Amino acid sequence: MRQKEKVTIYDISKKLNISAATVSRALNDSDRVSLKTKELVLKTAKELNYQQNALALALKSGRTFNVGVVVPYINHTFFASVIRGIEEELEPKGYHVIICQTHENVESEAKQIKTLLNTHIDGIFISVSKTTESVKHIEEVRDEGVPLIFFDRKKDISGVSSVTINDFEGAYEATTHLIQQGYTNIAHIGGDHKLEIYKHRYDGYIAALKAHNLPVNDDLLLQVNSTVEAGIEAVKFLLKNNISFDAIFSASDYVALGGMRELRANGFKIPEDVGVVGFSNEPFTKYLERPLTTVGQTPVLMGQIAAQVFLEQITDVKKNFRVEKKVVLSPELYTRDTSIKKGS
Amino acid sequence: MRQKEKVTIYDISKKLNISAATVSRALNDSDRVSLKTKELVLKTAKELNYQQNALALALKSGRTFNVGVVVPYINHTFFASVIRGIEEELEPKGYHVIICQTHENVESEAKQIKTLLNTHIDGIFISVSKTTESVKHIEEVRDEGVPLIFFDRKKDISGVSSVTINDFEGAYEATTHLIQQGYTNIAHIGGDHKLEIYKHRYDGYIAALKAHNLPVNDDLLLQVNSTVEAGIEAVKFLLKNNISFDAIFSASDYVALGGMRELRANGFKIPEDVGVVGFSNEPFTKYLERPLTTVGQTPVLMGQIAAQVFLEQITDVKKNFRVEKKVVLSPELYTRDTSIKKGS
DNA sequence: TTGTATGCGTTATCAC
DNA sequence: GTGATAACGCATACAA
Repeated sequence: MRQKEKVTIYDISKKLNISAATVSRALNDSDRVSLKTKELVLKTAKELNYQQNALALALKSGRTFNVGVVVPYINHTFFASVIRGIEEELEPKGYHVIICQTHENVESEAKQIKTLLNTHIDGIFISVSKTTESVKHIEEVRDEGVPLIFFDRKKDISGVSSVTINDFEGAYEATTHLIQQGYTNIAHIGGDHKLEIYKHRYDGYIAALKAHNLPVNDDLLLQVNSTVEAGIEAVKFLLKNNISFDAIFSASDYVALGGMRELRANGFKIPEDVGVVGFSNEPFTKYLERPLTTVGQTPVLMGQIAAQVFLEQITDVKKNFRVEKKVVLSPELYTRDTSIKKGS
Repeated sequence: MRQKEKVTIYDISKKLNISAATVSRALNDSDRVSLKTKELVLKTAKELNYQQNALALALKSGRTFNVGVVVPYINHTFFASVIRGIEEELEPKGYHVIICQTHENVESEAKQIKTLLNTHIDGIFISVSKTTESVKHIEEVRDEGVPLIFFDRKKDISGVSSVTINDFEGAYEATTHLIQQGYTNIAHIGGDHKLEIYKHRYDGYIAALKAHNLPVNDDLLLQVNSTVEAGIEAVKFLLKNNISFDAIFSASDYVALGGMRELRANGFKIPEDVGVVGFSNEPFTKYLERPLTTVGQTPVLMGQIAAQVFLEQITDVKKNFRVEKKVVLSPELYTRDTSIKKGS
């Protein structure tokens, strides 16, 4: 039951009475080794069940074939799906994914990045936390020459690539859809504008209103956290203050869900009295008794593309130049029950 | 923008005109070094922004402070939450978590484990795939002396610890709850018995019926995959064959959801005509317009405990003995709307 | 208390 | 084509 002996290239070299260097060359398919010894080495390597020691290789080469992914929470479907996309793309290439969560906390984020750098990861994928304002800890990654890719929640740092979705477009489409369904008094319950994504969703909402000659009413603009409870509170607030509205475009599915609860509790019918559109296409949205219209972000695809950008980047680094690549994915509107005005 | 020079203990030793060995000792707080030089070393280490090279340490010590987690899918809430629990417990101790998903595929599982072992992880946490029958690849982990911990979906392998929930108890309680609500003709839509968890849930259901002197009707026993679609099909099957039932205990929330859809589509009222209980307490269950009664598995706690078992195990290994620890957590029944018979 | 030498497993740079 | 040797950065047995 004790540790099995690890077989090294020396074991092979001894058995074959050749040098370890030759074994190494044979294993790496160098052309400076005879076909005969190459075959011999490969054969005995298999016999002895030789496994290359990744650690020694990493120490020597500086590459670990590990990448780090830093997200606010790993058990949020969106982030878990992005990670899955990254993993699917990178695993066939021999990479491992190390995940870190920040709990929306900058200090934690900085610490995670530091230890990741110390572990000599080959690259970092990050979706910044809500509280991240200073980006010193992120710039350090770039300055150390470690490939860095933002996804979804990015910061503007020169020389860093990113993969995001077009939040403006998503919001614009969602709002336009509500307008086309006949809703004219649309509230927007968004998130903190410190995060670009929420700012862009807000902008898209405003642009859609203006494009359709609808007035912008400040009373209909709220910024809340992305939780069911916040959604309940937001609608309570609107109702309490007698602010009239016939639709809600929410920047979060959770908020939309909470909002719908509160609306129903107050006798409003959805979508007859109030239309509702969320954002993210969280899995639960389509399972609701009255499925929620929402904007999908193709998170798995986002992860896959982020991984591809990373792979391009490491070959670029070898060529000694750095490109800043900004990929913007198109969101997709899932039109479901909560926004279809009957008879329209 | 190029790679920053990494500072090593040699840089410190040169600057201080002492040997690298002394620096190493000072950094490791050895008592075989004078307080004066210790302070000096620590000071210059900070000045030079010295970072220990984890790779070299790993090569030397054999410990990487990385652990692997192998799950069927990382973007399933249950598994993501377990991972989060593991991560929360291990991160403060300096460990990193490497995640791998098998997509319910044994071959993939074997491959993932193999590469994990090759990366010299310090331990492996695993929830086996649905298709895992032979456990050779898992026994190899144990045989290599790498700490191994099963969680949720385990296999019986001697010398391996596990953290699971008491599925029998969860199913027993769920079924008993339905009986107490007045349902007497309870169908059980379960999963493949190759996975212990589904077998145990089945056993718990049967035991509850017998304990309350209710007959076991084979027509009411189905085994399906854990998807919404499978739930729809299952109920369709029951209805088509005129098999009467007044409640469903499902081993999966997804199946329960699909089942409810189909029931409503056929004019059945829930919970008046048919009571429904699911399993897992997936996040969406409580957001449904009519929240679903379900059995919660405390996944975060499961992860935390698995991590604790791991930590115990590595200290045990040092002491040169191995304990097999089986932790069984108690599930929790979340009684919600779908199983409360009106007026009872 | 400190320094020297060696090894962890590999690969790259020399020689031959 | 092949072999000897150094180096990656660290920790430790042994000397001093």
